Amino acid sequence: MDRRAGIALWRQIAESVEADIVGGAAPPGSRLPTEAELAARFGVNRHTVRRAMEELERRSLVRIEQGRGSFVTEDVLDYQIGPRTRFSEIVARQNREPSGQLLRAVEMPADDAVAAALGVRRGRSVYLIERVGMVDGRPVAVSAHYFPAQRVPGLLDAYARLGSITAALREAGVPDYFRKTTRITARMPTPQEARLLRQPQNRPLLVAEAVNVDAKGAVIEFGQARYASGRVQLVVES
Amino acid sequence: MDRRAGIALWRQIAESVEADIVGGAAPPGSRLPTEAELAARFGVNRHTVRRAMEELERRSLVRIEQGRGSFVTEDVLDYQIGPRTRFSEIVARQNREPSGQLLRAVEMPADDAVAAALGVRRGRSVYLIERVGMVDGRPVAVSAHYFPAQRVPGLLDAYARLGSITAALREAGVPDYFRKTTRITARMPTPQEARLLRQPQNRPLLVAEAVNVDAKGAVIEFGQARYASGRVQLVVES
DNA sequence: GAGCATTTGTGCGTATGTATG
DNA sequence: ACATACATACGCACAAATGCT
Repeated sequence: MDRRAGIALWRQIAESVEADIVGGAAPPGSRLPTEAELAARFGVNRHTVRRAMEELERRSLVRIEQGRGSFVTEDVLDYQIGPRTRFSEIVARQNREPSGQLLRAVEMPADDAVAAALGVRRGRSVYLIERVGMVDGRPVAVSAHYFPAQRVPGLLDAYARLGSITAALREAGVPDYFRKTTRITARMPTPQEARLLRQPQNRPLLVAEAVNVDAKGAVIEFGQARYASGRVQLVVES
Repeated sequence: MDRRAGIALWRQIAESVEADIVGGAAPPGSRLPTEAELAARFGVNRHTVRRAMEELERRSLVRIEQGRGSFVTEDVLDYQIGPRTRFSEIVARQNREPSGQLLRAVEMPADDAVAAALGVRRGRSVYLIERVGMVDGRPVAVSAHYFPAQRVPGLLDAYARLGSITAALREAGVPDYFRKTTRITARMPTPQEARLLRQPQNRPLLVAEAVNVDAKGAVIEFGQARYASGRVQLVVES
């Protein structure tokens, strides 16, 4: 550290850590040394290191988690929302590897919210598929998908065989479907959601509720996706 | 409370509180009695009251805040994102009263992120307008708007006089503009943001970054809006 | 900043009612 | 009649967030 360079020490430290990150010495997702370690290495007070880390966090190069440490920011997935929003297509388009893990697939009566979204009466039978969406093996979303059972008979069996909602819908008589509206909110995760997404409980979720319709405009699916906010960015082109 | 009605106590309590809400005795935004008070009034344990309140929160009838109390949910603003996204128009269309409060309007050099979004070189002069957007007198968003100074001369003066970005842009030679892309993320608020939005620090923000272009497709504005997540819902129609 | 009161959040142990086999 | 499982309800203690002095 050069104390007479006319450049504040914290800037020099920030540049040094940034060099480690862009140079690849500190890969995305990895943990950086603790603030105390950095302070010792650079021969400065921990306050000075903190000033540098704050700058890096402001520029989204690192993510600081109280009690855990500082981590190099991972690449964020651009999740484009449009008429033909398909998880696997969106992920594949960015040269990443989509996968999924089924949580449950059941038949159940519709509660108020689901009934309103699907346009059926409360208590009518709906299929629910819950899954975790993953990119390159890392979980990025927990999603619940509701379908009017009457409209897509045998969907659950088809899904169990095919492992894809789009393919299962095709077998159940829905060759294609389109996203009509998406409503986006944010909230804190439940302990279960945090566990499934392997993220700390104090980081928020992006919640996107979508209504999908078939070619004739009939509602075919109501989906609720919860994204780990640091790993996904919803993109709207208009 | 009827302990032999065959209906769980917590359900009876939830129904009672719900009646107060839909009946108007507890208006939107008002604080409900503390859990201890309700437990005493109904002659049950606080856990039982909590079970009832959890149900009401799950149904979005109330919002529970640690250390503060429980509050009747206010109406959420549907904020529609499309090519012509204008704060005041969106609010007015829902029969609500838009207003705003200027935080600062300054000229400054572009940092990396702003320069990249506006498509200018780092360090070029940009105008920054920061404001709080309000609906019916309640803050719902803090937004920062960046403009390439060269492209919209005199914008700050015009904004100071007119109090509207759309009107100020018109005077500065941009008769109309359109939103090209929006990127949506979520994060926790800084203490300052929480204060400006008058929301607790443990509730997340919805962050929408937008690029606006003029009729010829040239980038005219880069906007970053931070919405109080409980008061706004972003809506995408496709 | 420290200290304090208020309020919600969490965990654990226990008891009871209800439905099922 | 009995065993089991599950949801309901209670009691107590402490953690965590907020707001105030």
